[in-house]
Amino acid sequence: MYTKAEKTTEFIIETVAPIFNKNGYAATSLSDITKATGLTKGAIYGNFKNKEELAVAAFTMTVKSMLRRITEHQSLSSSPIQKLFLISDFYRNYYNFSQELGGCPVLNMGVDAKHQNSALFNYVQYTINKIQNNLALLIDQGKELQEIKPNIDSQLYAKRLYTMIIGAIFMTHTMEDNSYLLQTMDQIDTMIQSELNL
Amino acid sequence: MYTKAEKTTEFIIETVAPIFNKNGYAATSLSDITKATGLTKGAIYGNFKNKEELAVAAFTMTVKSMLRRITEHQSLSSSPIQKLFLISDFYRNYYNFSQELGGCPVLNMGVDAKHQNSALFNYVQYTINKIQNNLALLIDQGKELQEIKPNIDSQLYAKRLYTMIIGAIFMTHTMEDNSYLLQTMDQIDTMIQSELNL
DNA sequence: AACATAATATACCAATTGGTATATTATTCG
DNA sequence: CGAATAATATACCAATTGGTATATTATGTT
Repeated sequence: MYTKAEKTTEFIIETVAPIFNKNGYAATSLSDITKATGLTKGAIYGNFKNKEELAVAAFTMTVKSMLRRITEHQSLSSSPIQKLFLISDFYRNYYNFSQELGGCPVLNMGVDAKHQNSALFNYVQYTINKIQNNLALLIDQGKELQEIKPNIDSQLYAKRLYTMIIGAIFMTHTMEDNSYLLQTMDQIDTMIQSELNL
Repeated sequence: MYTKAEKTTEFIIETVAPIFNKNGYAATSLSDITKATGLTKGAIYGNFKNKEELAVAAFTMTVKSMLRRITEHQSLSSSPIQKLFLISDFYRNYYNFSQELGGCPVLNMGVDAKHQNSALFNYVQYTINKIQNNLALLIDQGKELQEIKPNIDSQLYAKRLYTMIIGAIFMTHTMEDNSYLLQTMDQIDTMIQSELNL
């Protein structure tokens, strides 16, 4: 079982995460936090050292829950190239999913933390590398299983794919138009089919 | 000639624009503004109604100077398809250029203003539409001059191109790695060559 | 049930926030 | 040059900021 405090800590993080994600670090005040949680500053500062530590915890949680969902979705197939298609499939539903999180954490914190908070910004970079390495790994595994053309540069191709994905995420959220994500995923599927597929 | 006040107004906008662009609306305080300009609040509020009006003026200026540079660069050729190549060429140097502006205004304000300031956010959407329409127009003109395949959906293709461009801008700024922009522009050139070019 | 401790609330802090009314200084033009 | 006005500085405002010390309440253990 969890102690009272552990549950409170979790509750604070989950309540506050979409607020930080939406508004950014600086624009989220402690009164926003106390108002949303219904707790007082005493409770917040009893569970977190300061605002920054809470923001990092909230962002970490959001990213983890996002990565978990991608990983889950990939596990629907064991074939590397099919996993790539499942990733594009995942992002087809990303507008709805990320709205629940308060937006895409990678995009929002990448822009917001750049000149505000180096701890958060470093974690964004780390997360992007993780996502890209996962993509590159799938391509390499596809090559080994002779599903994917052997001459493909997996790191370069992974960068290319994630660049398109994050561009589509920005456009869909900013233009409030899901078609950017859908069309980009169509484009990515075509690329996988014609450029990667053996 | 310009009056003293007009020059001061311009001076404030130009000094403050990269600060708003870097930090976002909420994280830029009036003391940041007075410190950077060396002026007092009296001078600032003599030239602008409030912080929001100044932020909008600053963002507008930054966007206009960016759009002017793209337009200038396009004028190096009169051929629509060559203008498309010149656009990708422009974005090859965009990391340096946008760093002078304090980052890409479309990207930064698109993320920052979304939940903070609807005036700014609407202007971001308007700007993106403008850029996209320009791209679509070039494609249409290319079709008329029989430089570009007639069956291309110009609006869809313009969306596709700008999605990739803004994705590359985000990645280059966030990963602090210019290769994202360079590789995406290579990819775009290849697309123009193989998918658009007649 | 009583006690020790953990968790939360209260009340406060100095500093800063955006903004304004008024005083002072520059500028422009007759 | 001098007066009218435009532009900037000063001094202030209430509200809010992140944070803390202490008081109070809840929880778990014997």
